[in-house]
Amino acid sequence: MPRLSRRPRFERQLPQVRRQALIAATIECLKRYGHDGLSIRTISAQAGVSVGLINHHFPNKDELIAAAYRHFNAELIGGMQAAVARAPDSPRARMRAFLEASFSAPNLDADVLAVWVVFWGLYRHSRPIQRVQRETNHAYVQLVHGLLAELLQQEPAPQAARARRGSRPSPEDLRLAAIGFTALMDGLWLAWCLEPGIFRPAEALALCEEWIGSLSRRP
Amino acid sequence: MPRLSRRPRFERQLPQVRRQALIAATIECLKRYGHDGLSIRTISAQAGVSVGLINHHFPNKDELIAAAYRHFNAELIGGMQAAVARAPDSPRARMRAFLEASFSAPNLDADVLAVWVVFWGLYRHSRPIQRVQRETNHAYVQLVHGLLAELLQQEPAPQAARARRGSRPSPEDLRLAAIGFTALMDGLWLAWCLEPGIFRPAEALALCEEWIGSLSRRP
DNA sequence: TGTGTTATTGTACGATCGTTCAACAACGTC
DNA sequence: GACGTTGTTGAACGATCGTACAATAACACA
Repeated sequence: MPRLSRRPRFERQLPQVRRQALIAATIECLKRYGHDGLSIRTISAQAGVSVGLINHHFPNKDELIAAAYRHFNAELIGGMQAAVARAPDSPRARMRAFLEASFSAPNLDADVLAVWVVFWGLYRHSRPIQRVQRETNHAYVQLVHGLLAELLQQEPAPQAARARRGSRPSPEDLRLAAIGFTALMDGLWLAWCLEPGIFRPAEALALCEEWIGSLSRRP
Repeated sequence: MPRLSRRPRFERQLPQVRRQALIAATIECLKRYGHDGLSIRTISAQAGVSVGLINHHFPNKDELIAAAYRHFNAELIGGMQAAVARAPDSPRARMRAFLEASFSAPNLDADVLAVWVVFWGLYRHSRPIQRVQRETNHAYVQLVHGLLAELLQQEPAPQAARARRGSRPSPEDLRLAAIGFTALMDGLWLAWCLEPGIFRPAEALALCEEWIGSLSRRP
């Protein structure tokens, strides 16, 4: 029996294209329904495909979720690196660009936090998620550490502090500074996403810069 | 047909006792299996009771989870309040007791983080969880804010800073200080739970106290 | 010792889960 | 226009989910 309609019932896509669409649908479902959104039927409905297609492009559900986690991580880190690359070529400007990117859209978003939180909840019991985390986290740590290092080593510090001791912080100081700085940033980001009304993004940015400044003022 | 064994097949418990046992089993399952541990059968097995008992003591699964969340919150806040109450009666000692409680067992624990993360993941889509959060969070915020306020208002600040301006920070300064302080603390706690090898709890404590100290040194 | 209350059991039900797989059909190639 | 490749469909499977409910039995009390 011949088909009456001209319209094909579905469109074939290159595997690479379809995989990206499924990953995007997964993240969208996470934003909308949280952990409960991570079902094959919910995701395939969101992507507008049949239930069977996911297992054609991914070996199983866990690998799809891990791929979504990788994409999510890559987007974040890529955006940060791009923001820093666009900034004027001074340590201070680069750090400011990084902070501005951290405390503005698309990163500063309750939806984004909701997605992160579900991924974190899976981390302990999903090998694929652990693998992705191990592979992607390094670039972010490197970026933050580098920004902080160049800022603390090159910035013209207040004369008093500069005169009091050597101009370069010890590696030990730098390590603790990086730990405290990332903690403050992550904490502020988290707090804003949980309750956006409490403070303005600009205030978070100011707190971070002030903290960096206080590193040079230490007794 | 008479029973042959003397041992009763089960022990009746007061509803209040059984409810507590079910709540404890829920948290234990969360620690062991993450979000997947939140199934009626897993929890009832952990508690050593039949599947039907949960719905005798709780109207449904969501309410059991919310009760577990309430218990988890109350334990944390209660422990903090007790630690502060045990401390010598000086703002500095009270703050130190609070920080020591924050950065030691039982709070500083990857298991504890794993439980928190699952609860956070449920927050957006579970009314009962939202209700508990609204009811319990206030006490914690009050505690932190109070500790910081008495410390910044009463502590004998370095003479230089004290001489430069009035001794009491403005309410606006206090507000931002509390935001930054809790963010730093939460961020450090999070970072340690994720990768305990990176720094020692004492270093986190020192970073927090140093940050507080820097509040008095601001230009 | 008998009786009433109710905490507890365990089966059953319908829904939904992840995955499999045979059949179908879109589309590049000849 | 016929053919081959393969992206895609959708029914089916067994497992597990949360909940309901009638039957059971533990224990307090008369």
